[in-house]
Amino acid sequence: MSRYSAAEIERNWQAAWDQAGVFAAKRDASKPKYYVLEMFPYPSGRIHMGHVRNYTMGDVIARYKMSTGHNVLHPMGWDAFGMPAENAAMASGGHPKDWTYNNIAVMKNQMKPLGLSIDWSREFATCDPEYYGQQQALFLDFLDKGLVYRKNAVVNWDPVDMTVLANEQVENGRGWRSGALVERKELTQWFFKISDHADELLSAIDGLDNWPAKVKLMQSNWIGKSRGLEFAFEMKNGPDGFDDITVYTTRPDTLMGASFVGISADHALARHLEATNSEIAAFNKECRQMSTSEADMEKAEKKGIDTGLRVKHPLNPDWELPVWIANFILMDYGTGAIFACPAHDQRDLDFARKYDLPVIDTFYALDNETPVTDTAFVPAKTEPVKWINHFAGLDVATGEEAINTTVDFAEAAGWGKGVTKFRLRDWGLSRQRYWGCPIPVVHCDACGVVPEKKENLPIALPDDVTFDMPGNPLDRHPTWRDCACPSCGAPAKRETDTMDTFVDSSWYFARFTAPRADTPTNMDDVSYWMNVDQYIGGIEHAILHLLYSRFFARAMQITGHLPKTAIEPFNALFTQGMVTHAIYKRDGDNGRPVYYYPEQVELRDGKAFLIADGDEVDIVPSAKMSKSKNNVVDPVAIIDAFGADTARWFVLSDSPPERDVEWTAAGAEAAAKHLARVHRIASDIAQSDDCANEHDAALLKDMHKAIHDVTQGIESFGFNASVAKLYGFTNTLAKSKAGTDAKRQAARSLAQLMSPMTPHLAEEIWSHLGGDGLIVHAPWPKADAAMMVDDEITLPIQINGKRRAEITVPKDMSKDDVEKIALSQEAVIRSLDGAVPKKVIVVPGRIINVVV
RNA sequence: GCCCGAGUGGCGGAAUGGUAGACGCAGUGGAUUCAAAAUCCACCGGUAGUGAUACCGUGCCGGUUCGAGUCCGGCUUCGGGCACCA
Repeated sequence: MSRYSAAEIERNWQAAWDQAGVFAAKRDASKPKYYVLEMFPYPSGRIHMGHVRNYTMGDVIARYKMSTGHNVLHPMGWDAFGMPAENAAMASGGHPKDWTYNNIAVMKNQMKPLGLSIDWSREFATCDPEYYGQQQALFLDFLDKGLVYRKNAVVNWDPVDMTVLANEQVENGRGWRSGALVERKELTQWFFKISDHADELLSAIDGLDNWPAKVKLMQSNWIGKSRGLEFAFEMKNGPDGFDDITVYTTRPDTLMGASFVGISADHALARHLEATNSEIAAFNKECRQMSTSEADMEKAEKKGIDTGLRVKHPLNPDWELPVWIANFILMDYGTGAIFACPAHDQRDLDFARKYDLPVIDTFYALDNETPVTDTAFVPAKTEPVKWINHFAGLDVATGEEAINTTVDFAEAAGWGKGVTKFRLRDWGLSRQRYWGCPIPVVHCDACGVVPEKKENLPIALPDDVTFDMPGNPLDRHPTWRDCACPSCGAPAKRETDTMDTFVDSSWYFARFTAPRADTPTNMDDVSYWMNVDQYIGGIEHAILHLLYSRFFARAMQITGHLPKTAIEPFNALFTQGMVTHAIYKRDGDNGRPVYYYPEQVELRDGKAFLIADGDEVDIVPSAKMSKSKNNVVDPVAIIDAFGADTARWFVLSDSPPERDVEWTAAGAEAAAKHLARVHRIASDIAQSDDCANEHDAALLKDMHKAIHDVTQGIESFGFNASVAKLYGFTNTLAKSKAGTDAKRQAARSLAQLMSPMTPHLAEEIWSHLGGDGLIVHAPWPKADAAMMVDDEITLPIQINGKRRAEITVPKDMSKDDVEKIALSQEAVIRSLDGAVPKKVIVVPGRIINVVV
């Protein structure tokens, strides 16, 4: 073995793996299967360190599972539809298709040198007609089973560009390109009936044992099952046809604190009133000019308008409440109408104070009967409170108890009914854009909306489109829309909306099991490979992507594309953190910051200086890597300088995988130095010839401990812990005076333990130390528990919880003996200073605490 | 605004309720060298002290416990999501 040359070693071993076809996955009934999947990338143009980290983690799992006798599937593809391709076409000409496929080619070239154990023969992009044609087939089957329907929904409309805007394209209520005030526009759109499955999607979360608790909690809250009361307020002076207003509330127990009834600007009553009342019309118009995003709506100033209408309180016909239209009430949730209880809801209170509406306390804290002034009293529903004048006779009760009592009371009295509702809304999939999967339906004057015939799939996107005009190019294409009605054969028009890109990513994991099948899935393959045993991706996908995929698995099962066993497609989920890097900046002349690249900057004593002029620049530590901030570290440069193993080793070390990791140049150099050291140590061992001796046993004991600890680290996604153990074991091996045979054995184990992380270096060492075949085929080493036992242990001694001494005793010494020895320690006697121990706590194998 | 996380030395971080700071980086001192690079060895939270040692210390305030970075309550800062970014 010569000097460590990463480039040479990596080239050679990648060729060896290719030649042996190590990573091509085939069904094999003789082995347990294991499906590892990292969330596939959007082809933005270049890979970044976040990708390297994500795929390296998946690769560690994949390679580890291979060596523990599993038949591993580890595929890769491209989430290739979406807005950036169209934006690029608008900004700099060109075609979204060319832009996308070029990016894929570049990124694949950047990924290949990483030496990932990917079965590239299964690669596809979601913009391949072969893929989205099968997606269209799925859509037709969903339509057939009633899982898709059409209804009206609002979109952000840019009245100047005459185009639909995504939420991220709305800045402060204005279109990002035109700057025009955004309007809401109602369009007929396609929806998946995910709400039909809300209850089941919620209850099934319990069974997701290997998902992070936080993700399960987020999904539960998102689905938002609530039990509440639906009832009507009788109108006193309502217009014709509006005899009452039906409201839904999750806090019916606060009905005696009702201050006013609020309705959405899109409520039927509000729409009726605007025809004859110009003030209301103006207010409703203003409400409809807000962006559709919930965050924007919630952050907007709370406003309302009194309709002049009055309703009767259901428990007291003499009690009148005003009806207001308010901009914070959503038409999509409940009935689009609420009653407000300002004393126990901060938003209602702010609104009541602004418009001088009554604030009526309905309960007090047990120890404080101060009426609410400007902070609403909102205790946890599980906290007992004292009720004031409760109509069902409650005195002290929790919110939960009061809600149930009230629902029962209202049902018995006949003026309301208990209703279970979900926050989860149906999934709108229509997009008025070109670069997506066309929705395969036809609009016929005679037959209405008609599904396309499956034999006509794929309905492919036309290539001859331009992006020099706003709006959807499919809409203005001269011929693409024209077709024959699949039902009557008369001339008809295609649907020009395409699908939400979340549809593409909601079933790609199933397609990987048979990527070239002429149906969406192949039952034999999908039954063998599903579920995904380990799914890895960013926490930003905790809700939408993962919930939609769970819904799709159910819908695909209903339509016969997935077996029942795959209804929860991801057995285990891991969410990894981002890769961050310091930002170097200065305030520019115009007040805007100027950003510098890491290579423009020299670091000294924790300060940064611009190389060009030697003056200091500001450092912003740990910022998310972003092109506009010039703090993106290109993995290609790192691989060129140090090799793939170094990049892989670095992204796995230091930070726990679920947390963000800070990329530092010094850290990368340190990783490279360590790998060179391992290579040097292995070379020395390969050339040594020392006899077996009394140091062998200690080395082998450490080897077994290392095997145990590193294995546990990998199994528990504690890759940083595994790396730390490998550093420790490397140091032990370097210093050991054991004989050559023991050292060779230890070094081969070291290579194996490193092989999931730095596979090229591991193969190199393995081949030089007499390893059998490729290390990628070698069975994972087993730790021998008998070899790891320590005879003695060191116990700290605390006095009143403060560490004062320690003792080393035989592992299995009795508690009494341990106590005796501890109390006789000189340091203990000195610390006690004559005081008599009240109690001595001996936790075997852990600690001794003397209480005085 | 609402939902979900995270906060520990100069830095990244470790720690089944049981010795806070493993391991790594940076730094300091030394060995080797004509010299340097590379490598190897030692030290490395703060304050006081020659030292043994003592006190302080895991974002802030409070609580539970023999014992809290870890559990509970309240805050604060930062990050993720909020349904058309992916």
